[in-house]
Amino acid sequence: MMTRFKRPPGQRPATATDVAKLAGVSQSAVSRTFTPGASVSRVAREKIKAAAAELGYRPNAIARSLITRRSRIIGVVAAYLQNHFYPEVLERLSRQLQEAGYHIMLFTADAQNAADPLLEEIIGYRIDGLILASTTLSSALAQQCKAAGIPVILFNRTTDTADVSSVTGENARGGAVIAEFLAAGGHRQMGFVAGIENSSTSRDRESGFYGWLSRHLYPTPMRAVGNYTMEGAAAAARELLSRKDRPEAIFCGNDHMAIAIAEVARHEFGLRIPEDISLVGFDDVGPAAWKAFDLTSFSQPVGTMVDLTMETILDLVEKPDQPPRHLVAPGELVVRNSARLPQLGLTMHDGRRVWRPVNRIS
Amino acid sequence: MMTRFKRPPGQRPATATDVAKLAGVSQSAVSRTFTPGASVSRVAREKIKAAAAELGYRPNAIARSLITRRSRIIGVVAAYLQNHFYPEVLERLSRQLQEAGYHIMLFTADAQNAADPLLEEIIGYRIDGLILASTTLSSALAQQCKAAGIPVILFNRTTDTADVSSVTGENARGGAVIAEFLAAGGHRQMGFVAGIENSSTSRDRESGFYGWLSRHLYPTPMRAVGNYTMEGAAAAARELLSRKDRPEAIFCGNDHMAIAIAEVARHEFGLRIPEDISLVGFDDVGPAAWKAFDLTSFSQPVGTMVDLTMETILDLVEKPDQPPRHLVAPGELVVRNSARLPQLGLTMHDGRRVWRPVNRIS
DNA sequence: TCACTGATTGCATACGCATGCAAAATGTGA
DNA sequence: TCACATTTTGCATGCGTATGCAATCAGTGA
Repeated sequence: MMTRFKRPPGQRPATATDVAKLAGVSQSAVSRTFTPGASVSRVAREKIKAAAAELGYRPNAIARSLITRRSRIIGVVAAYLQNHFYPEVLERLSRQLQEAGYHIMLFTADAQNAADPLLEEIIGYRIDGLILASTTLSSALAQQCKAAGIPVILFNRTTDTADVSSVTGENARGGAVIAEFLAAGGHRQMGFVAGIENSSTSRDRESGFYGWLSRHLYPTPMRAVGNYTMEGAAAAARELLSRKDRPEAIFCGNDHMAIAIAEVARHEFGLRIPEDISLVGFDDVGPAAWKAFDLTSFSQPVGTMVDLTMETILDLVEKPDQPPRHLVAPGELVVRNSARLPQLGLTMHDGRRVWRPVNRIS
Repeated sequence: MMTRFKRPPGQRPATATDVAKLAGVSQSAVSRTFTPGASVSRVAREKIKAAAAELGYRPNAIARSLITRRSRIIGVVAAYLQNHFYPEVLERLSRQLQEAGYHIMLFTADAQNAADPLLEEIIGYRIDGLILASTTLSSALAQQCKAAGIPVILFNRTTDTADVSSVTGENARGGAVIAEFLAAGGHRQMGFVAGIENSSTSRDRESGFYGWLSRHLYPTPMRAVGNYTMEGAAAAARELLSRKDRPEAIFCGNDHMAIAIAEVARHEFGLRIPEDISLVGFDDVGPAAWKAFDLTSFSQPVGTMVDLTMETILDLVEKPDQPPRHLVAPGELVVRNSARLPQLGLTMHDGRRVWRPVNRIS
């Protein structure tokens, strides 16, 4: 049998027991001192705090969460941080989670890396919740978490089965508004650069776009796939722009690709934007506002999306057995100068020029 | 005294004991099955794996790390993800840490938010190591971690006291090379936009730049502070460019600021780059290569820096009592077209056009 | 002063797993 | 076949903390 010795001077961080010994109290008293709302007398608390300070004691969150069954860790899965949308999301999520007393276990997934097996590990940490902000993860994973009793929320994506909560932008409506905007700008032959083809965002944006165009008897857009990467988008742009009947306007599946497409259009094809070709993006990320691009883009309100996500996930952590929510954060078409302007429908909103369909009663 | 009941059917995740009961073995056997290299017979292992699968069992990493005293979590502190440098770093770090079997606890610090108190919490998780990639954190924190026995490494910054390991780029040399490059391009009156003034990167870049210029009897550069933000840099640019004797060339403390400065120069002052003004950045982040900016920039090799960081931190985790290392990843001046080209010294290297001082024996 | 109430405190235990040790099972050679 | 070496197994314990319970303490009013 092993006997408990006085802790050797060096190495190991002080424990509650060490502090208790030094302060001449029980370990429970120490624990209560560091548990808000627990019952400790003022004098004891002072003594203990002093002893803790002397030993550099910090409660061991690992041990704590073993008992409380709360790790206060939220898993966040992000992918492809090159796309500025995600750093913006990550930064906001991080700040708000920190403010709410949670910590982030970050997990980045890239397209090639099979993400699921690694993610299983993170589940081993008994995280309190999981935010999936990656388009490339299997839906199976979300199910698995649900089965493991871990609250999950999909950020900027959905699954076919609607039983996992999600927060998205107005992908389908955005696509439709963009179609209408380009049409109002006088374009007939459109182009579309898809993102990752089996991602819900890309599919929804595409179907909104195509839907409006086909309902209004516009020619079917020319289509290429950019996979949400710059390289992919550049290739897609080359494909579309080198055609003799190249499109007059291109709806780029997101701003990240729009930038690459603008680069190719300008510097490889010598096209002026918007005189020779109109470009519209999606997300309204920071760089879209740079004068170098001045991108017209349907916004995804990162702030709102993150707020909704936080609210939902924290609620789910408290009360796990809830029906899934499917929240949609409203966006709008932020009009800059990468696409020809329509005559009607431009208004100012929150200091930004936006466009709203005019032929509807609103 | 509380008795151990059969676990209620719902809710709680299965434990090793549950699996053991189902498989008809001891809890230790289950533990060994999930511990690589432990002694379990093939038949037992099979039975246990089957039972585990049936119950959806995953070892509880929290409980495990309580015993092993290894959390397999590395804390990463990043700040200001707007600057593309950090997402690139984060993505690489994340991938490599994942491959090495570690998990990332992410912590983002913004300038205004006092980071230290929150970071203390993350120390409570008994993380195995900490990577500080934020310029705005107190040096005290690094010391504190060292005291707590947590290996720390500073990424892209150093402290005055050299007792904490660090990985940086060639800040001082880069500044000097940029000075020499601009001089070779025929410029005399330079400008400098500083980053965060008390950050080591900004200070080192500045002193390298100023040092070379003063040694070679060039006029003292005009100086403004951009705080490493776009807004700050835009304001700094306005300050410098609206002077009657505005500088012929500006060394922008990093690419992130250089982009903002280019925007202001072009769209607010109608200047052509590099005909009317030369701009040089630092970091060589992705957007620097975009044709819209085509930025000449001294590179910080993210890949190498991350490799060195990984190597160091993992080593430190294994053997904590080591003298601190101060690693410097070599960069080079990647020449594009945002600054006037010198006559001599341009060479190709790894498919990039670079510039090296010519008047030295190399 | 005493009985009684409420606030503090310590004891003992459990959280889920890893691991040293000894017992049991299996394998090996003669 | 048996004695011995080797592997496999279970037992018991501890990691550092939270918490129910009972015991103790301080505080109140008469």
